[in-house]
Amino acid sequence: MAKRYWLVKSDPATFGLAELAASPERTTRWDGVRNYQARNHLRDDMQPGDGVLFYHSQSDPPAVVATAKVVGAGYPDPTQFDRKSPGHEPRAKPDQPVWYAVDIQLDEVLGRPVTLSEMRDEAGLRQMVLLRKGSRLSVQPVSAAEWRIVIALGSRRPGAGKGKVRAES
DNA sequence: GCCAACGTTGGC
DNA sequence: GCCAACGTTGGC
Repeated sequence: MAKRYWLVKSDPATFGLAELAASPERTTRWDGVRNYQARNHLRDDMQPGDGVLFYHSQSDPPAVVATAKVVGAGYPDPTQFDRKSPGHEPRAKPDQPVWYAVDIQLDEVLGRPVTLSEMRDEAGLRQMVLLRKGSRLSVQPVSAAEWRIVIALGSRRPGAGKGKVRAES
């Protein structure tokens, strides 16, 4: 299957880029997701090697701050079986899990954060799930074209111009 | 099956 | 802190 791209939201007050970077092997289990649409992506769609935009929500400013990669297929989220976890799921049985997780590994910290408002200004990102009104999906697909644009914006030096990425002399 | 009420997300 | 939008729950 072709490589796919994703965006995951994280609240840096809980677990952000700093925590991801400090994780063993810069890898963490992306668990605690309790939304069926996001669950389906975790369980059915995300594959090792897929690219992940790591987004800080509820932050000032909200922004994509890094890339990561999926390092394994989805598997049952163990926190659903833990009675003491806020993610505990009474309906789940070990052989009938409800929620899923994937492991992701930090790839590269962007040269600079790509902010939400900046993405809104980019014509090529107009269809991005993140930018849709009322979008709350915490694990969402990103097209290859959207990925390229965000990466290009994030690798540019600050103040290198507005609008389209262009060659410099 | 409908829909009001509720809890949560997340930008501002 | 506010509030719009969303997803889920539960009464009927």
